[in-house]
Amino acid sequence: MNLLEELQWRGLVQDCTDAAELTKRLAAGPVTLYCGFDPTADSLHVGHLMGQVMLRRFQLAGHHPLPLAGGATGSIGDPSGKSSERQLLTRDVLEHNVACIKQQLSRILDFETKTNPARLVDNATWTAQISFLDFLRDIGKHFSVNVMIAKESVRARMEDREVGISYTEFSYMLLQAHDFYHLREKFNCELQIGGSDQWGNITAGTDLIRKKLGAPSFGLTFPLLTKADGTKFGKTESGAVWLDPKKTSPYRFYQFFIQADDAMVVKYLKMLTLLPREEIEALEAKHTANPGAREAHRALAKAVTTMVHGEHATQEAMRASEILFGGELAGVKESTFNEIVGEVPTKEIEKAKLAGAGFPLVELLVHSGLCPSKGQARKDIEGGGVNINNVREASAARAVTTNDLLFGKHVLLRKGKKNYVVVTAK
RNA sequence: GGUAGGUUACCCAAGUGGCCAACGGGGGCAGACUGUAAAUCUGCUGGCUUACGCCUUCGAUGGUUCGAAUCCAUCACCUACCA
Repeated sequence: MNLLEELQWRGLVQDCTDAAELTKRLAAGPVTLYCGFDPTADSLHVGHLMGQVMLRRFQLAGHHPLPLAGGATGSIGDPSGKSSERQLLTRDVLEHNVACIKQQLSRILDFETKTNPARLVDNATWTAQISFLDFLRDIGKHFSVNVMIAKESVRARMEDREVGISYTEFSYMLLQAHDFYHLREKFNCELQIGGSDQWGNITAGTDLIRKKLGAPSFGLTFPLLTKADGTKFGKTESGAVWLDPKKTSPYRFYQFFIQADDAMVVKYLKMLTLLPREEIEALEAKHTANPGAREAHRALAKAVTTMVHGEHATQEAMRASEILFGGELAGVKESTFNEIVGEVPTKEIEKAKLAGAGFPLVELLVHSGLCPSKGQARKDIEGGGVNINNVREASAARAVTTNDLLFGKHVLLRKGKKNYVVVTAK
C-alpha cells in the first residue's frame, strides 16, 4: 500500500490536483511539502492537528515536511469558511501568537533526524519586505479577478450582501499562492496540503507556479473533521480544545476524546492517530462487538494525548480519569486523590470561609466555575445535578464546611456526569 | 432619492396597550435509561432572592399613557419594489 492509498483508506483525501501524477511523483523519491498554520490565536487547537499529523505521515514515509507559521497571512485573515469579515489582530497580539504556535509546531514532527528533518518556516520572513508595487507587478499580474471571485471562499462572501468582503481579505489567496511559489522556488517544495476549505488557496498556488515557473506542483486537501451531527469538531461547551496545556489541561484533552461519539471513534482513529492499519482494524472489530467497553475510545484518547502532551502527562490524565470514573471515591487514599488535583480543574478557597457554618454551596459552585450564576447553581442542585465528593446534594441551602473536606484539604464538586472541580482549602 | 416592510433573549421566530422575563422551534445545561456513546423521554434555559417579590431586557433616543416589546416622533441599520 503506497502512501496515497493509505491516506485514502484513512479518509484523509478530499481532493487532489492530480492523484495519478502525485502517486508517481511520491514513488519517485522524497518530496518536500508544506502545510500552513495561521496564528489566529495564541494556541493551535485539535482542528489543526490533522495538518500536523498529515505532515508527520509524509515525514515517516521519507518526505520533507515544512510546517509554516503564517506570520504574514495571519495578519490579513483568511476569508475561507468565514461568513464575515474578521477583526485584524494587533501587531503585538500577532507576534505573541506566532511565537506560541511556532512552539507547538515544533512538536509531533521530527526536527532532529538526519535524513529528512522538518523545517519550520514563517511566511513573514519573505513577505514582509516585498513592496506593494513589486507584489502587484510580479504576483498580482498573474491573477484574474474573474477567476478569483469564482472561488467559493470569495463568492460566498460576495453573495452575502450584508457582510461583503474587504479588499484585504480578498487578497489573501494571493499571499498564500505566493508562499507556495516562494517555497517551490527556494525549497523545491512541490506539494501543499491543507483542509478542504483551503482548496481555492492551494490551487491559486499551483496555478501561479505553473505560470511563473512552468513547473508542476501538487495540492492535496483532507476533509475537515466534524462531529457526528455535522457540527465543527473541537468545540465543546467551554470552547475550543486547545493544544496548549495551560488552556486545555491534558486531562481535559484526554477526556475530550474519551467522550467522542461511538459513530466517530474509528474515523478519528484513522484520521488523527499514527496507529497502523491492523491495529485500527482490530480496535474497530472490538468496538463493533462491544461498544460499551469503549476500548477504541481509550486507544484514541491515549494515542492523541500522547502525541500532543507526551507520555508522562497522558499517564496522569489516564490515572485521573480512572479515579474519577472508576467507581467509589470512598476508599481512595490521599496519595491517589492527590493525583487528580491539578489534573482536574482546581480552585482554591480560604479555609477560614469553611469554618463554622461554612460557605454556601451555591456560591462555591459559582466560585469553582461549574455554574455561571447562583440562580443556575440553585437550579442545578434542585435538578439533582450536583454532587459533593461524589454524593448527590439535593439541598440548595447546603453549606460546605470543614467537615466536607477530604484529607482536611479538598472538596470534590461535580456537576452533571462528568464536570469535576477540586476545591482546595488553604 | 421615493414607497412599503422590518430590527425581540445564544440562533430562528411569535407577540401589536395591562394576564410579558415575553408562545414555539433549534441549541445549551441537568435528570431518567445506558457505557463518561447515540437515540428517546422529562425538567430548566436574563439577574438577585428561602420566599412574597425586586431589578435589567424586545435597534437607539425622546414622548403619549395610571401602565409600552406593543402607540407617536426623531435617528441608525436591514429588506423589497420603484427611480
